[in-house]
Amino acid sequence: MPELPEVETVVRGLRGPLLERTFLEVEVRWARSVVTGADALRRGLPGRRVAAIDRRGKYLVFRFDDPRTLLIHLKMSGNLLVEPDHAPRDPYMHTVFQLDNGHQLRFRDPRKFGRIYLTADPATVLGQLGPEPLHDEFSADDFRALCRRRKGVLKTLLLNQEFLAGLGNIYAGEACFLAGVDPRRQISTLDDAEVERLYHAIRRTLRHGIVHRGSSLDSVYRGGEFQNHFQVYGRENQTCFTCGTNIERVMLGGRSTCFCPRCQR
DNA sequence: CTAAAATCCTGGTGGC
DNA sequence: TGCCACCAGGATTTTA
Repeated sequence: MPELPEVETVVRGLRGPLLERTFLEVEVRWARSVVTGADALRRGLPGRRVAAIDRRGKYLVFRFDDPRTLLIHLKMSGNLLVEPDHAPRDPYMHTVFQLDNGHQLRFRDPRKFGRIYLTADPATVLGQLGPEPLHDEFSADDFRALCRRRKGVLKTLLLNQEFLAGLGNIYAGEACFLAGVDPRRQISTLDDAEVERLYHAIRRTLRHGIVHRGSSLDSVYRGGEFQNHFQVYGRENQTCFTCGTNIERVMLGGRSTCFCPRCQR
């Protein structure tokens, strides 16, 4: 589930049930998911009251009245649910955070790729991330400057979180379509007009995703409906909604990438 | 240095 | 129906 719009949707959904709540004990059933140590999490989290929940790239950021910060990355299959203590649990809820109101924050993650950090220095985890594409201060000029000092294949670069934070395979592909740019292009070959189209396409695609509460794909994430608006993702051999040409699929940086060979040049 | 491949995991799907 | 290879929203590490 987790690209920027899905993570943003999760964050917004958690604020109501979690703000002002205090964490009690933590049950860790898959220790490797806690990068900063399961024991340290079990010792350090109880008593922390949630003061703010934010997003940075694809990370959820929980702030307390305390220097320590809880970071969660959902990776491929993670989701966060707030449910009553007695609500049935399935086998994929690998970490359960007890709250002070008879509810639990449950980290459900069938593929076990998700990662949890409790650290007083979140910059060690978040510090390498590129700019937030939706920030007001992130301008077209900033994006052009970013592009001009990089090289490589466009789509691969868009997936690099140190370049720009938050895009994943779906939204990177959709943004290339909206910009009318071939994802296989070397970034150095894009002229200024193309870079500007891409800037607006990225922001529009992400905002569009958020408005629709993200994409529901397999059984992992439910709630959003942006999957009904995909122009190219997962549409190999179907016709382009714009021109009727067959959508093609290629592998770029090991990720499958769909595009319209006529609309994207 | 850079790019590709392997790795971490499990579940679902499509082909035979 | 049953088995198996392959693929999947991510990102880091290893290899070439």
